[in-house]
This record gives sequence, structure tokens and C-alpha cells, in this order.
Amino acid sequence: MTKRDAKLRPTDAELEILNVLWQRGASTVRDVHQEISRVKPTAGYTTVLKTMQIMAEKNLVRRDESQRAHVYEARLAREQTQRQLIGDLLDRAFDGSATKLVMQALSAKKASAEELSTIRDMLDEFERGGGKS
Amino acid sequence: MTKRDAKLRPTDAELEILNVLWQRGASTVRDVHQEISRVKPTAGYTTVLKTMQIMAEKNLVRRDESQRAHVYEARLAREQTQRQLIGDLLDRAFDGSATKLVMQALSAKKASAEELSTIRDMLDEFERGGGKS
DNA sequence: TAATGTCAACGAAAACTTTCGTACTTCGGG
DNA sequence: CCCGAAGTACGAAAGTTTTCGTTGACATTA
Repeated sequence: MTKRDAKLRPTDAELEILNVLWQRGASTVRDVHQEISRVKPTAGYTTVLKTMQIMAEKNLVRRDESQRAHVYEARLAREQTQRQLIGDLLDRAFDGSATKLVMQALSAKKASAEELSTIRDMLDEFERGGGKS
Repeated sequence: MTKRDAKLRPTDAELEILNVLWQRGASTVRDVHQEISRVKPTAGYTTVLKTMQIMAEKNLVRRDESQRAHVYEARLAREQTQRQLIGDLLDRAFDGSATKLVMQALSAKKASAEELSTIRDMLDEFERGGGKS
């Protein structure tokens, strides 16, 4: 068990694939490769395949081998992985302060009025429920 | 100029060093090594040194060589790097949606009432100013 | 059954990060 | 002047991630 396994933090290439799986649901390598090719036409098929095989080894994805074209599915929900990534970032660069992170997030990407309103609603819920209900 | 240079995204080891530099201000390698050793006693001196030299090459830090013990200083403010990291994460895992990121941040680390209040104040400012003034 | 196309498996190479041994330089004390 | 301590420089090794060429299995069709 290596350090990376413990963190379960997907690499860049892995995250790119996970994004497709989350968006499309269970998919074959070909599906994923085609999707990625739209944005990044240089992406090689075997590169995507290999990465997905490694992801299966790491348990980042589940693989259904009953069909000739194996079908892959993200093992964790997108939200779960997002929380994982944020937790890491929080520890590595924000001293664990979610407040600071939120602050920088809002200034990194100028949020629209609508977004701000959504966030405000969310805060209300958190204050009431004291957490994700 | 490689892909990494373009992103200017510090690696884990680099971020660990940057954290010390941000906390202590300009420091020698020995300073940084001692500080890191507190948390991670296995850290080798030359490892830290080498990483800092690479960081100087990458322009992540500035180096004052006028003294025998070179003095290193983070080139970017902590906040700037934090925004950079968040921007990356936003693109890689959140579809660019700061709202989703904020949502997950708050549920990843259960924010205290005080923190929530701080964030609320921040939102007010953003709404008034329409962004970082 | 032979030809062709699609796919997973495998291994190696390339790129990048991290670690560390070793050499060289400089400074201060004896 | 010589020695040891404290530094930096350098390069190589180890580990990880990413890419890709090649092979073999399987399926479809003529």
C-alpha cells in the first residue's frame, strides 16, 4: 500500500476520465476516449485504456467484464471525490480553514449574483441544520 | 516550457515548503528543514535543499545569495497561490462552478457558527462590490 | 475458414517528482 | 595553516504518472 493509495487522490488524467464517467454514467473505454477526444484530439486510445485499467486496480472505478467491451463506472460519487479533493487541498494549502478556502474560491472565480444567492441559501441551511441534512 | 511550468502548480513537497516560507517569511534552507522536521522527522536536509533549488528554477521562490546561507522567499503571496490552486481544482473537478466547490467545502469540513458568520459577511461584501474590489 | 476490425493486456519508454549520497566552498577556531 | 562545521551544488537513483507500440483474443462477414 503506497502513499498514493492511502490518499486515493486521483491524478489529473484520472480525474479527466472520472469526469466523463460521472457525466455519462457507466461507459466503455471507447466511449470515454471519444468524449475526451472532443476536447483533446491528441488523446490516444491506449493511453486512456491503460489509465482506466490502472484506475480499476486502484479501485477508483468498477469494471464489468461480462461484455467484450468492458464497462467502467466510477466507484465514488462525484460529490464524494470532490469532498476528498477539497479536504486534501484544505490540509495542504489552507491550514484546514474552510473559511479561507471559500473566500479564495469566491475571489478566484467572480461569482455571479445568482451564485451568491445560492450560496447564501446554503449557509442558511447549514446554520439551521448544523451540517448537510 | 513544459506543461507544469504553465500551470505553476506547486507539487506536494513544494507546497509544504511554501507553507513554511509563508509562515516564517524569508528563510534559509536550514530554517525550513528544521520547521518541517518537527512534523516529519524523517525529512532529509538535502532533500529540502534540492526541492528549494528546483523551486528557484521554477520561479516559485526568490533566492538571495548575498549571504553564505542563501535566503529564500516565496515569490507569490499565499493568497495568490491559493487562488491558483482553487482555480485548477475548479476546472479539473467542479466544472468551473465555484458554487459547487463552496458547497462541498462546507460539508467536507463542518464549519463552525463563527465561520459561517464570517462567510456571510464576506458574501455581503461581494454582493455590494460585485467582486473583489 | 480466412480477412478484417475492435478490444483488452502488457511492457517499455518518457516525463516528472522526490530522495539522498557525495563533492566542493566558505567560515571560524586552534 | 589546517581542521571541522555548515552550506550549496550536482547528479544519480527511486518512485510515480503518462504515453504508446505491440500482441493476442474475439467477433463479424464474406
